[in-house]
Amino acid sequence: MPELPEVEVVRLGLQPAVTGATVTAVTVLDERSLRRHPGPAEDFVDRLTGARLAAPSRRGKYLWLPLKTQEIPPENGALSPNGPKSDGSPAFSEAVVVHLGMSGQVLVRDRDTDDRITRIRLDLKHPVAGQVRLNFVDQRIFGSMAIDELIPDGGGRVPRSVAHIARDPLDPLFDDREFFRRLAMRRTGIKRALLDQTLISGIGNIYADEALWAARVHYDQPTATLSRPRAKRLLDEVRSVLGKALVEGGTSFDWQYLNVNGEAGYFAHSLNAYGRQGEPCARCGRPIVRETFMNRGSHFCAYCQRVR
DNA sequence: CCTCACACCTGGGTGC
DNA sequence: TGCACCCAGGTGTGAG
Repeated sequence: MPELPEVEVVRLGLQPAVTGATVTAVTVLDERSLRRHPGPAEDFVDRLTGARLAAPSRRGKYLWLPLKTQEIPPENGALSPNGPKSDGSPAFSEAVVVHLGMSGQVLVRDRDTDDRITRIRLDLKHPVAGQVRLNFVDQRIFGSMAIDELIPDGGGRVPRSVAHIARDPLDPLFDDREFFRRLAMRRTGIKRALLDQTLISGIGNIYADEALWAARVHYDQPTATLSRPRAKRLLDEVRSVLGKALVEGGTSFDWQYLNVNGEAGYFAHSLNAYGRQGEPCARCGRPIVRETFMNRGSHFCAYCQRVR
């Protein structure tokens, strides 16, 4: 379900509860949610239990919590508590990578609180928040948790499994010109390109349809024929729709997208195309059409959005 | 290298 | 009630 705004809402919600917390217990209720973890469930549990968590990061729809394995406290008068471990490996060289897939949620709960369809449970002890529980809930199990190595990337560090993901358009280091250049090189339709996370990340089916509607671009407009001004306009609309959705707390149609506190976002009220088939276009009044494209729905105004 | 179809999954809603 | 069928916000993989 979740696209960039929803994942960012989760990241913001996790921040106060996990930053500086120590993992006291890990319970894997369904090993399929560890599909992307390189190793058995016991390995995931062992490496995570006792680890200390740093502030959550995100790229596109991927979220990760850097972790530092619990050190054996040195003799009295410890030196550099935040320095490298005694074996010389840097602190926070690994992270728990979370991807919500189509239906994942991370719920921050009081200790002992359970949720339906919880696949993985992390019990934490936070210096301020006290005992908290993170329930990773995922109906369809397209999401996952995994421990992965952090590798250098553009001045920062990202999990190895996330390195192929492009920066998202809200990232200050997103390179507009490079995006336009690569877009023009493609031999495909614009919606396919917007959904390609190695070209631009964070956009999914809802926000692709919304941005295309706002920019009056047909979903199958060949990228190579999209003029630079239209491409710029489209990127502006992508940023606009993602930004507005983030402020509104994301798009919630049902219980499947909720923030870490179990609350819904409000952006569903602001949708102009997605899920509005048969309803009038907010610009021209003609009905919004739904077509199957890439095994999913594409919603657009057949009058305002034409290939040209 | 690029592009695209497909597999991977569960459960909620709808219509008969 | 039961049941078949359709729908769902994503991504890695491998064929061409």
